[in-house]
Amino acid sequence: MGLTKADIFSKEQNRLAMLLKALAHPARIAILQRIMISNTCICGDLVGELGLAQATISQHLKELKSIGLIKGSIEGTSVCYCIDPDTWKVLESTLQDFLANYKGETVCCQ
Amino acid sequence: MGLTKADIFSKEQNRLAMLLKALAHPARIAILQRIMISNTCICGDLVGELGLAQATISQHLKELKSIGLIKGSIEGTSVCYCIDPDTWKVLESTLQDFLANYKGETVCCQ
DNA sequence: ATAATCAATCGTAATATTGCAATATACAAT
DNA sequence: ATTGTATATTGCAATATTACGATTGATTAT
Repeated sequence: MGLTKADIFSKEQNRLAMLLKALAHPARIAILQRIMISNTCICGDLVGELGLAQATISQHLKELKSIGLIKGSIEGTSVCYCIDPDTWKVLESTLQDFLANYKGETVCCQ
Repeated sequence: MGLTKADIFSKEQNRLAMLLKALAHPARIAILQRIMISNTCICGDLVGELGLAQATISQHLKELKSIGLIKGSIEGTSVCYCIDPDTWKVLESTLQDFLANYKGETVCCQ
């Protein structure tokens, strides 16, 4: 079908999956790294730096924005994007909780 | 196109994106949680617990297996899956490196 | 050997994603 | 008003994902 059966999973499982999906693309990884490192970001810079068309980058930015990972404000002619601290904290803690379930190597599957 | 331009990104960016993509589905989150908590896992159990068809779960397991997040060994009649410690460590450290780029709130986008 | 059980694979339908050209919108400078 | 400049949106083609019924191995029990 191609449509996830979201209703049979918990809210937390769906939320984490959606956040990870937003991260699960090299272009969006690169965009986020760029934003984090420069502590400020203008879309035009990315078009020059990544080898993607302006429309494509705008689309990736929109995706990151719609899940709440970044937020943007108009800065003169261009738009300034930066990490949304609140969602970022949720991401960090949800991921930490998820990873913490792993208790190290098991005896099975040796 | 629907095809990622993997060649214009770094190996690390592509690797992280692929790992996250493998995680970015509630069914696979649920499967991994189940494996981690029970410290052992048989596919049949999952078919009963999650509300998905056997073929679907088998497919998700294959995906997790192909990226190396889990590994399976035949255990009598059924197959026992567990976390692959090596890939899991890579995931944890890669994620940590990625998240560590965030230096906290910025002055822009107030 | 036959039947039963479990998991993998195949085939297919429905939907989602990725990427970009073309176009639209918004604002600044002339 | 017109021209740039910067970002967003639209529309589309190519490809990927999700889900499952049906079938196929592979192993165990009878």
